[in-house]
Amino acid sequence: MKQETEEQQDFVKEVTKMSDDFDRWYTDVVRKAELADWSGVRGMMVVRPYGWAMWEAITRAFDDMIKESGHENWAFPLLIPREYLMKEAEHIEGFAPEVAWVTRAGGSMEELEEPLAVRPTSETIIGPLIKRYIQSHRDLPKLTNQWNSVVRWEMRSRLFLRSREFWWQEGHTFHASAQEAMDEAALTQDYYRQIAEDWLAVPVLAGKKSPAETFPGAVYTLTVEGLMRDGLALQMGTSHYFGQNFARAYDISFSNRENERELCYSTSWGMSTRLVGALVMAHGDDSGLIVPPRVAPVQVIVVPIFRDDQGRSRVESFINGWAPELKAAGIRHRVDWRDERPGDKYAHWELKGVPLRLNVGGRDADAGQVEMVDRLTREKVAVPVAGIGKRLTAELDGFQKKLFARAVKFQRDNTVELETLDEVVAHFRERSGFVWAQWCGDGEEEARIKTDAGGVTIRTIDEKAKPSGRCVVCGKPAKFRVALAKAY
RNA sequence: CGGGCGGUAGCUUAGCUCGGAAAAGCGCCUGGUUUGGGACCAGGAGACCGCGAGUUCAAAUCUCGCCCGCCCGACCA
Repeated sequence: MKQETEEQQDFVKEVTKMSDDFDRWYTDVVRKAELADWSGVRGMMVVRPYGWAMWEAITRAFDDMIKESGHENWAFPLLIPREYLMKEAEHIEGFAPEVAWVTRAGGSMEELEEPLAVRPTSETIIGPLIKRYIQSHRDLPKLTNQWNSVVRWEMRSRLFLRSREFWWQEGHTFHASAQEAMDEAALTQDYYRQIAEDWLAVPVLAGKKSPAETFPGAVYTLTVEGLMRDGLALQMGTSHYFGQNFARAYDISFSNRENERELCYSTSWGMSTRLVGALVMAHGDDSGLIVPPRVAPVQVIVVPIFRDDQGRSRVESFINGWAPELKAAGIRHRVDWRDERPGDKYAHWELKGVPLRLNVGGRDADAGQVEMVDRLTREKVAVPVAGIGKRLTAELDGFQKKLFARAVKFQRDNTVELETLDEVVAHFRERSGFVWAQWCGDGEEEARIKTDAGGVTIRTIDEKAKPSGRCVVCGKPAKFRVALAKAY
């Protein structure tokens, strides 16, 4: 590992080494790989095309999933009247500290009679609006989603991970029965698992949040939790089951088959641009990004190598001979004709994490092949151009699998099972990662873990496990098996 | 939001203590030689020194206020 690190530093010089300072490494990579920047307005970021393209790949995948199961995209207002926001007591109590308010408007900046909240999430505006469209059980379920940005007045910011504005989707659904709403929460949780594992190649723990970590106003919250290369956990998507809490607050009701008035059961669920940060932190190395092929803006970069105009046109016509095959195979590729030396281009695209690079020079043209270099291993292999579209499709698929397998191994290597609080505290003094432990379910014991182990929280409850052991803190019979970690 | 540190060219920084013509490396532009892992030569452009006030004959430098960023903490369910 150490040796590998030292070899790699010969390749990309722009970024702080991960082992030296993970946080600085992260910021360097995000900025040097042109994913995002700060804007000059505190906590507000500029997402640049290379970063946004990854988010777009995620949004396309997720949008397809939810459309497939009958969800529809809506657009609801950015600004929420105070009166609406205040209705669900727990919800507003939870969000109050991070709400930004519009209190003045117009050329003379006149004070508004009723302040408007900039949405931190849209339950409180969708509730009172959606009820218009729900009268009968025949109008249910109402499966809505919106793609937008929200504002939360965070005190401490990090690019992608915690900014005052971020982009996300928020799904809000309304159902005629509790079971159906609970199924919806479970379904979307599994969508998030798929996005994390199948698209971003980040294995996750899927489970339920503890009461203390549950979304304000929810009956329960489901989560998927990934592990970053610094050993900290990151929430990569959440689904909330509200029961009738919001329906009660906003009087969202319908006539059932017996012509009785009944309150809806509702859910909400979201994932955000934070996932771009997750991808950086889950896969990157000392040379920069490693982007999973399925979300990579550029999957294959072609670097032509030549000496003079003659050599250039020879290589160019060689590339033109097979590049259409890549296009036909649906491979996102680019030929780097910039007037730079090949070495610069290698470093440039490695920093940007492009999965596969094809070095193509006169020798390759003669041999009817290209030199393929893998971003993960830097292995070079000769690939014949005959059937190159099919071959690269398979290589990209293999790359995606290798990346996932590597992340699975990392997660496994950084997960342990412990039995006592002393062990947990000692463990987190030395290292990080996930710790499975048993818990009695008491909030006091949970708080004890957090203080004693320095910010360690219950990331998720394993709902399938039936614990037979004792609580890691108090020694009473355990009710839950939980995953502990420090988290972003 | 508290405590500490910082902001000088696109990037990284020197200069600030002790006020007196704004510097360097990288990057960028032009021309040439080069090109299979980060080339070299020559020339050139680029900075209201974060913003605003104050002190002074004179402010990147001293003082005050504000903005932005980094680290630590609180908070973030």
